[in-house]
Amino acid sequence: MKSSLKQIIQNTISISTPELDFMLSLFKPLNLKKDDYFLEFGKRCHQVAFVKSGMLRIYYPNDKGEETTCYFSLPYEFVTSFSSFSTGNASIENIQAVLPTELFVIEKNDLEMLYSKIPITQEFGRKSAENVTMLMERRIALFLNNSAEERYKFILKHHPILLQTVPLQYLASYLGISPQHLSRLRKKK
Amino acid sequence: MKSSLKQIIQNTISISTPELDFMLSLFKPLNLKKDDYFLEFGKRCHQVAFVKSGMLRIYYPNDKGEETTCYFSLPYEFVTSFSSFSTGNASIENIQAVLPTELFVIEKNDLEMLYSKIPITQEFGRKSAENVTMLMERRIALFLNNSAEERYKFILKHHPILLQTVPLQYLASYLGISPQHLSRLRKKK
DNA sequence: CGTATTTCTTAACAAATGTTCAGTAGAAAG
DNA sequence: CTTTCTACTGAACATTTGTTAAGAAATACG
Repeated sequence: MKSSLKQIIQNTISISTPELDFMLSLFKPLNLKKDDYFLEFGKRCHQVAFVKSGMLRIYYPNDKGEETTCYFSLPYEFVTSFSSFSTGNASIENIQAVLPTELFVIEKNDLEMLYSKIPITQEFGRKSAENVTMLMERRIALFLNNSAEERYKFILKHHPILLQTVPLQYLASYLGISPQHLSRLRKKK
Repeated sequence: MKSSLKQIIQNTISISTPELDFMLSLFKPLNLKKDDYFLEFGKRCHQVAFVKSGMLRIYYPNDKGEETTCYFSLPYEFVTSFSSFSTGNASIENIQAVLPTELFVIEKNDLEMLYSKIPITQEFGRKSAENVTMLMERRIALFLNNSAEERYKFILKHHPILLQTVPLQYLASYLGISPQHLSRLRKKK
């Protein structure tokens, strides 16, 4: 049931079976229906979620009153509001299920307890954060080196699942272009 | 001498004085002249640097044969090639001093030794990575919500030091626009 | 100091993308 | 089933940005 999470932990750090079981026991299942929120703007984020299945969308209102889609969280990724989770401030972003989504959720308290009780798990936290950093580096590179059309084609090639499941307007804001232009690009090929 | 680094560590984690001193002793000073490399494309990155003063530029050749400037590292930030450092693969990026730059450098070996000997330092590694993640989130948001001109004005307002010290062509690639267009924007106001 | 080389600027034009608005299709609500 | 609303499409036009090419300015180098 938590085998996907278990495997990822085992692939990342060396940890004894009882310690691993204890770690896993701190993650509670949470099932979201389509459009349910994992986190709402203005609330404090005190959880980290592991996506077992489905998809989450991280977005926030921007200066112009539109929604900016920052990221889509796919299965086997961790998701939280980094800024809210680490600072304790109110979240400036929403995290919402795009599809029916199964999560395993750990509370901040439990995570900190875990870190102090089993120090090796800090390594897992650190490596996970480093992983996210690498993903973001790639996303930045996509903007630095590619036009809107090239970014669209990249998604088409590498994450076609997004095009199939995500409303076009969300995808446009994820690509940093207008919905009309995305519609135009989509028709073109 | 290492007071800036010392302070940042103390502000981030609770660590005893002897442990802190030990941690600090692992960082070796390294002074780079303008245009010296901290890391060259194709070499393995087995160090993390703390920028005491000066500025580093992280860049790589892109598909089109140009240079893409991924990031400028300012004083009091940590810098490494995340992908190379964590995977052990050859680096796909260059890290070069834009100005005379003073670094404190720690070797991967020493860092891993530190992590295992003083587990609390893992927390420092994790929080530092989370910090970088937040910086990157903001950089992505800048691309999602702002035109080239708005991005330029943002830098003008928040990091004017870059405009004063960095060659225009590097800045253009950092903003994801052509040097000609940056020149045009700069004249405009 | 003069020359070569690189970087920056400028302008004209081309291409990409945004904006506005109208229409259509499909989903949700009654 | 009909109505309403929302999301998507399409086209015309405006604006932004890229490209090309030439010249000016700055820098490196003998």
